Amino acid sequence: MVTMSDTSSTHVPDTLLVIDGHSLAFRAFFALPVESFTTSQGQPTNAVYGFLTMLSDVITNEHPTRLAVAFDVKGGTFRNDLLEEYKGTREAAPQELLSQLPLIQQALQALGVTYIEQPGYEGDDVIGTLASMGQQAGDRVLVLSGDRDAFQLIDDDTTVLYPGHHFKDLKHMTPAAVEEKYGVTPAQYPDLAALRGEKADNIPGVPGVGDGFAAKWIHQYGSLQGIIEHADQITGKKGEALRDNIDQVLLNRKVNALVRDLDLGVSVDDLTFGNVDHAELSALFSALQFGSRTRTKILNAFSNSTAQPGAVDVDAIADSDQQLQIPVLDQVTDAAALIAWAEQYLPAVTDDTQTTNEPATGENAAGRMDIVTQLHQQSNDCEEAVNASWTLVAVGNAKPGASSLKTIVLSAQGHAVVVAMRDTSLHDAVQQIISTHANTMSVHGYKALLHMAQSAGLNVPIPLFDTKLAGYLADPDYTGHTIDEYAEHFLRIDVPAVQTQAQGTLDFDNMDDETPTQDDKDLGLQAALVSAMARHLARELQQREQYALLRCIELPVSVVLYRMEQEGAAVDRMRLDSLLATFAEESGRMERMAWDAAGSEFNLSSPKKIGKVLFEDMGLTPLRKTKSGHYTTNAATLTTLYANAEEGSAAYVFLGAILRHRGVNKLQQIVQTLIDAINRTDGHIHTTFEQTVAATGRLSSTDPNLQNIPNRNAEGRDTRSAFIPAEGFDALLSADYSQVELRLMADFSGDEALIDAFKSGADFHRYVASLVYGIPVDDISGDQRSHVKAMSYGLAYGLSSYGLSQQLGITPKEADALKQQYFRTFGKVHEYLESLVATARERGYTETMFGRRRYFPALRSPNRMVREAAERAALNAPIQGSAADIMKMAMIRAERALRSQGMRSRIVLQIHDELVVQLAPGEHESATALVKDAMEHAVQLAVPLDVSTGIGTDWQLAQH
DNA sequence: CACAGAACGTA
DNA sequence: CGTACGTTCTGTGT
Repeated sequence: MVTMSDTSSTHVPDTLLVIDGHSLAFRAFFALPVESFTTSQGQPTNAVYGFLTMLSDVITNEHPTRLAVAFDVKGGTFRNDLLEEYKGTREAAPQELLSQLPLIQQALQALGVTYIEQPGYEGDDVIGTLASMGQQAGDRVLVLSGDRDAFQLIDDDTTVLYPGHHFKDLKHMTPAAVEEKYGVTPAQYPDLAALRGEKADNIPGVPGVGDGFAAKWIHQYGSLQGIIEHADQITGKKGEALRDNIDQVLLNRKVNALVRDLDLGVSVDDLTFGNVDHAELSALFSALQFGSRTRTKILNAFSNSTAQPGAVDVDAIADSDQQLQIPVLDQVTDAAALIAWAEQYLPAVTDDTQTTNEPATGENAAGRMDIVTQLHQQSNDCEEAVNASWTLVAVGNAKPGASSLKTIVLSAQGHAVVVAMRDTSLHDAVQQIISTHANTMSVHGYKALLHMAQSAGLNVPIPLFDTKLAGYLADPDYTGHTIDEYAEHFLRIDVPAVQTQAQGTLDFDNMDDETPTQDDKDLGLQAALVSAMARHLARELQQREQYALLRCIELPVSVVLYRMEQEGAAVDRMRLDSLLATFAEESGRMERMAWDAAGSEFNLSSPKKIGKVLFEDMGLTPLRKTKSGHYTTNAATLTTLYANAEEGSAAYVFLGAILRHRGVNKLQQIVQTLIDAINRTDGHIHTTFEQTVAATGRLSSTDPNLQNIPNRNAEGRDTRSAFIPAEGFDALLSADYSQVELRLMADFSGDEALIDAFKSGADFHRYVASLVYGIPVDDISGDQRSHVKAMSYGLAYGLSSYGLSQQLGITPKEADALKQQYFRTFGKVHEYLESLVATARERGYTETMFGRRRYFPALRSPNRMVREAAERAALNAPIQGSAADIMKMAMIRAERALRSQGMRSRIVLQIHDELVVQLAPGEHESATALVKDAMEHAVQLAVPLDVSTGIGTDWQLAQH
């Protein structure tokens, strides 16, 4: 390690590295393909990546002790005043590059690097000044720049690092190198450049004069001044051209002279670096979706080159982030051999590597701080434990109710075994290994593994680590589908390339045996990828204090979800059939009615054709268009048209029929989907709850989606009557949180008025309305209540006055007045919501009450629409996300309570703020009390968490 | 056969 | 011109 020099007595000369920020970013941007460097949110990162890795390379190779980066400032420089067309042909930097400059500056800030912008001057002038400062201080000076004007700075102690044809190849431009290439000294270089011109900067030189002739003249006459004095002696076309362009050349010379004596307000002693803000840097790297190698490379460069007081030694971190290790495939033919293999390679079983998965247990309500503290305490040593973990990969079908297990791979310490599960002779050995070693096991997608294992009769306890869940916590906006995709995203590796490379190495270690199949090799690689991701993500989670979120929330809730999916939801087939018949009949009637009115038979499901009939055939005036330019024919538009149509007219009948058809057809389709999803074996519907899809932390439901069963009107709600308790159960319980998100806002903001509103126990919206309008509760009209209610619910979405006015059918002015009055009444709520966005903009991410993060790079977008959309999402994320965290905690608590009390009642469905539980006979009251308590006391807030419950023989009847 | 867009269901 | 999802359908392009 190089120690920082003591400024009072320098023995070893310092090395000052000066960087031309814009030119380096520019070169990086055009050198690296933007397609390969873009985050999932669409933020290009190629320039950031190129810049930082180049900087790291230079630091590693050159060991500078001082460092500064110069940037151009927006707006003209003094050169524009001199030369109007200066840089005129240089294309305006593309947006994809411009958007990266702030990111580069953020990274430099986090890395503790000084960067300088000087209004009115170019980065070049700052560089010239810095170089002079370094020279005067006796430093060795390195200038990293893609601009040849920098060559004039070169002397015996000053070298320009200039990117060659390949961005990565830096040429060391010393006095000798300049003379060799151009035939002039560095001091003469500006004269040469003035004669030749600079095409990239749109600076014309003398036509027909290139480096060669320019150098020849400089030699002959000593300098540009000498050439001009003897211009009439130069013969031929070139001499003539020179005489015609003397003014231009002199101007060029004036422009390409670097200013070297700016007042930058810093001294070279200030240009230390390496005081890395690891939290900031880590957040930024995550936002940029940089992989482990990149991070390690950059961190290493900065940690090894300096020894700043307080700088963190990142060697340990870097070491733990090992490179991908391709395992050797071992052949195991019998159970004894498999057990022996496990004993040899799997980590020894210990009691203390496994942290508990009990989030805030206890009879009395645990305070939120207690839980958070507890969560964080459990983060200790996760990295170490995961580094010593082994990996299990399963291949098969994870569809609930139709699962199967084909193959499993066990891998540890550079070895792997592939076990085909078709052969059942190894089952017991596999079970034994999993049972004893689960607490040191890493997997990718525990819930899916549970489904597959279940089909083979295997029991898999909660593993130490899950890379799918961890990846979701690290970057919830990323949605990959395969292990390969996850690895490419999080490790920034090229899996096909690794695969090719692995072909030769992935072999059975015993050469006497048969060679491994391609499948075996692929599986060995899969295990290696999971293992590498586990190490990488464990470090990531530990740094962000999110490890407990994985262990205490996501992993335990995986088990609950697995059981819900495995059990499925029982349905009344007859009821579904009858609903389908009713909806189909009505749908058909409406279709004929619409066709009659239109005078032609066409596909009513085609908005295009509806638009044609309405706005072309019938001559109605379109109210609005979709963004792709088609007629809007959605329900809101058609309803307005319907209201304005003449009663009894063809258009009126047509619109009425279409609207009715749309509604009933949708219901028919939903019922049909449900019928198709009924499992042949048990008659239940097995949805899959996606645990890593919704960016806020919510679950989603697919195949089929049971979280969007109609509920808004009576007709749709009938669909819910088809959901019934399974055999052996005699009722369903529906338990839902009332106004969780609003209650969270009350707690987070600390707004006394809103807190009191919840504590009052009165009709909440009526109570709030009385505060907003300043009139007694009893005098609140229905309109007033519903307006305030809409406002309250719109809060967490960043609702605009316009949106509110649309929803309530009032003028935007009235809506705005309501909004103003609302925020006057609940001032702290307003402040809180604004602070959410402000903090997100500052830190780059939002956080839920349990530390679940979501990154919002778009908050810095120059595009207003994009930026404002990000602001609304950033406002909503911590609120929706905290509600999701709470529900997950509640599910874990409820499931555990039911089991520990020996009850048979079980959770069947989760619909964001509602749990549906099937109740066993005799457990109605007791199970309801347990579930309600688990939900109400999942966390302690400043306001009570209110849960309303209802019991019935079907889902519709259970609703209250 | 894959994809985007429109529409609409939920919290 | 309000957040977060999933599914179905059409129409278009391969």
